[in-house]
Amino acid sequence: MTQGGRDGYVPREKQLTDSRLWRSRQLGPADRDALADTVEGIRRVDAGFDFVHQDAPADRLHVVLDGWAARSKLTEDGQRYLPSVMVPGDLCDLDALLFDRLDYAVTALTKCTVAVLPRERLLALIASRPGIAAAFAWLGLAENAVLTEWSMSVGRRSAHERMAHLLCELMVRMTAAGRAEGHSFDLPLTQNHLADALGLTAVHVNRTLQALRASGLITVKDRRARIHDWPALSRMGGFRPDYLHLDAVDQEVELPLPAWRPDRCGAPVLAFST
Amino acid sequence: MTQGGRDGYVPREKQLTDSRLWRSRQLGPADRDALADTVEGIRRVDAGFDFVHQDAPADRLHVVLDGWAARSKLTEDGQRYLPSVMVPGDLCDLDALLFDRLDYAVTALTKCTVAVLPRERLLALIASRPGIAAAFAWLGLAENAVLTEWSMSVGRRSAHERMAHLLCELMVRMTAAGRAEGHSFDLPLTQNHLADALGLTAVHVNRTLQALRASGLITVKDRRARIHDWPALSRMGGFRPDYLHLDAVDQEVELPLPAWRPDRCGAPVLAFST
DNA sequence: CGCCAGATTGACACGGCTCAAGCGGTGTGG
DNA sequence: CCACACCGCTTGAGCCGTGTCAATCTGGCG
Repeated sequence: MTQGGRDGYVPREKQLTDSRLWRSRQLGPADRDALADTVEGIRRVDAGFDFVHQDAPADRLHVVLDGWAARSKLTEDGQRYLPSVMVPGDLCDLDALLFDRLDYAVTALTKCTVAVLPRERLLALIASRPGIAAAFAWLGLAENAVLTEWSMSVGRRSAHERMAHLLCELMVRMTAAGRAEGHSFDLPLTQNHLADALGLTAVHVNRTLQALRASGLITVKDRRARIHDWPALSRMGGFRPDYLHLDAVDQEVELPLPAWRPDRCGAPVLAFST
Repeated sequence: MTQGGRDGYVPREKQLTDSRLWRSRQLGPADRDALADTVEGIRRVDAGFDFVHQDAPADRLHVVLDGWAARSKLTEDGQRYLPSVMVPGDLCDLDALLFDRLDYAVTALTKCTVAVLPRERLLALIASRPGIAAAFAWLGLAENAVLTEWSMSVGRRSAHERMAHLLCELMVRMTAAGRAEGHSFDLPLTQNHLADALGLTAVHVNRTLQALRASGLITVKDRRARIHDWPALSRMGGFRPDYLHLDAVDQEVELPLPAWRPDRCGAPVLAFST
């Protein structure tokens, strides 16, 4: 998955406008201008190819402008695992800001358009503009929260719950990215991708999706996910959107989710005492 | 687990000296002085009690000076999960720097001594001292990497592999913290804790440990872990220390691990190509 | 002495994995 | 235009790693 594949390096444009970074509350207009100027170029990558390589020297960050990508790691015995999935607008490899090599690759799950930002210029911006520093810090910490929730899913939830949780998360993130229509969104992941993200088998993903459809919660068909019963789905997945920390996002888009507010999100808050 | 428990608030001292934060390469002497002055107080917490509460307003950070702690979350149906374990010297709740409430609690696994750092003072330091800002940024990204590896463990490795991996990680971190003697270290976690950290059952943890002992890899007895065959253990767990990013730590202590360098760490490096 | 938390063991159930076959769409080369 | 290959999806049968439940054992401590 690493070489081959059209990987055109289009001359510089500025199209960060739809990215999560761009929408950060912490940024002022001047910050946004500065960021836009940082874009070194735009790459187009075919589905299935890595545009960031594991263990290779890293000196630039990547923002998915269009398409889906994922971080990807291999276990010693060759199983693939996707510790995080990037939807359009997401920053792929924040760690490249400080680390010289990454311990994951970033794979294009679909044909992708990717903005490339040179590390040095970003570091300079961070040093000189508190707003930009704050935005990156926020993104980093939010990412930690998402990873934590992800790992709890994998560690403690059943296949059905995990799938429900992931679909809820993607629904909310796609909505926040302005890429959802009502209760449905484009889901270009194959069942293999889902399996690698959830720590399951493709076969089992298939059966799980069928079960969720059979209970009338969702349908996934023709690369499109539709959520028919959000309250039930979020309850099943134990999903509460807090950990996504979307409150740092300028939200022109109204979130059309019926159970958006925590107190309506299903799971009763457990008393946490002896 | 939340109230009760001795929770003494000792008057201010300065004992960050052994913390990972303190050892960060990015800090100069003046930075360290400034950090030491930030300590608001020292708390002593009994084993089993939370010293950081989930969903409560957060306005201070905590460093475990002595003892072990862990972040802890509950699923809707009441299962406990420990997304990360803190050994002496570790920072517990970096997110409190920016987020007003945390989506996890921090539980003392043993009797703990904890330094408390007020968020506002830290933010001021970060704004005025690039070294301190860099140290925190590094810690945040390193945490990111650890969470990622943790979640891959839980998602893709068998119980034996997971256990092996965790023991390797703890061995290295304890060594880096100057708290290991040769190939053994204090491991005050109960089998229940291990289960909650690994996404397993206490019963299964027990059998797994026995199996590892039977193959001569380790012994865990009287709260002490001894690693008898590091190469085999790290190979079994697919452990490579890179993701811990300990290179940012001033390492007076020589790491006594035989297989410290990546190329001797067991797992053959997979050719990462098509 | 009695209590309790943690560790241990056994018997059994079950969720998710493995292996294997078949199906439908789609791109490609003859 | 067909043949073929390939990929993703689907389905079935059987197995195995972990979970569940429950009992017992151990050591520390009031």
